[in-house]
Amino acid sequence: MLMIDKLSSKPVYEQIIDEIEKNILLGIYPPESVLPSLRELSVTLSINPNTIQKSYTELTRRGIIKPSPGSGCYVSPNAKEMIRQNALQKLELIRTITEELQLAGISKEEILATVSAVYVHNDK
Amino acid sequence: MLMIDKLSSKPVYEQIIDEIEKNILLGIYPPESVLPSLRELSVTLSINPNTIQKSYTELTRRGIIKPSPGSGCYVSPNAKEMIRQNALQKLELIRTITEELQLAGISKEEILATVSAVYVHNDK
DNA sequence: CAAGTGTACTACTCGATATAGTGCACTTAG
DNA sequence: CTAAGTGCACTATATCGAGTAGTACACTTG
Repeated sequence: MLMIDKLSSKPVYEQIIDEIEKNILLGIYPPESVLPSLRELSVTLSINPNTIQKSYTELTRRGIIKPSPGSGCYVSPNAKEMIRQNALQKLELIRTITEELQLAGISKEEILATVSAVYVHNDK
Repeated sequence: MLMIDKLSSKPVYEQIIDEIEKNILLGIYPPESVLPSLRELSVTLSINPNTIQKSYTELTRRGIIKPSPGSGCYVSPNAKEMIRQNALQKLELIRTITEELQLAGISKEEILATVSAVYVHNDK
């Protein structure tokens, strides 16, 4: 089940993308399996079909899912690898923020500790 | 001189904040010194006075500058420390992105390397 | 007093987000 | 073959934040 927070500042269509990617990575949506249809998700999430379609279009552009008009949308065989490729672009964001933090006088150790803490926390 | 890119996706008022903080940290705007007036910056940067005011209001909220109606805006004595305090909140953003990267299968080492590279690069 | 300062206020444009509704071509199950 | 379901395209509308534009007021300074 996808968790969507309509009150969040994060656009709904981005939340849907994140949730679907999450389910793919967790194996809930295995490769080659069929995703919920646009209209089905629209009903269960009480979200306009066009918003769902925007999410699916973006997931298609990223090579994570493959739509088959008349049949449904299917998880790409190499979906997990494509998700990883797209995530790597976020490293650029990390780099930008790090530059700002450095300029503001934040030590490298403080940032490294923050990053490490995330992995330590979820490694148990 | 403040560098503003009106074509950037980053809001102009945020760019102004960043540039002023940068100049304060670099000592170009020393503590207790007076900043360019709203109208002066408006003319030199060809930006609406309200946009400049929005930046100054935010800088005031952060305790980085102190406005003196009728006189001008002055750099706070402890401006650098206030900038550092506000920057620390960006660590939370680092943490959020790190969690997403972890979920996408990005190794901790890749992120740590990205962060370290920024500091190495500017240490020369 | 006059000029310059920060501040407050309203009105407008613009793009992104999201909703709403309709229609079309396709695939699939009966 | 038929009907249902599918992805997809299209237009229209509403909302919100960012930014622009202009005016006015109270204050400080020379």
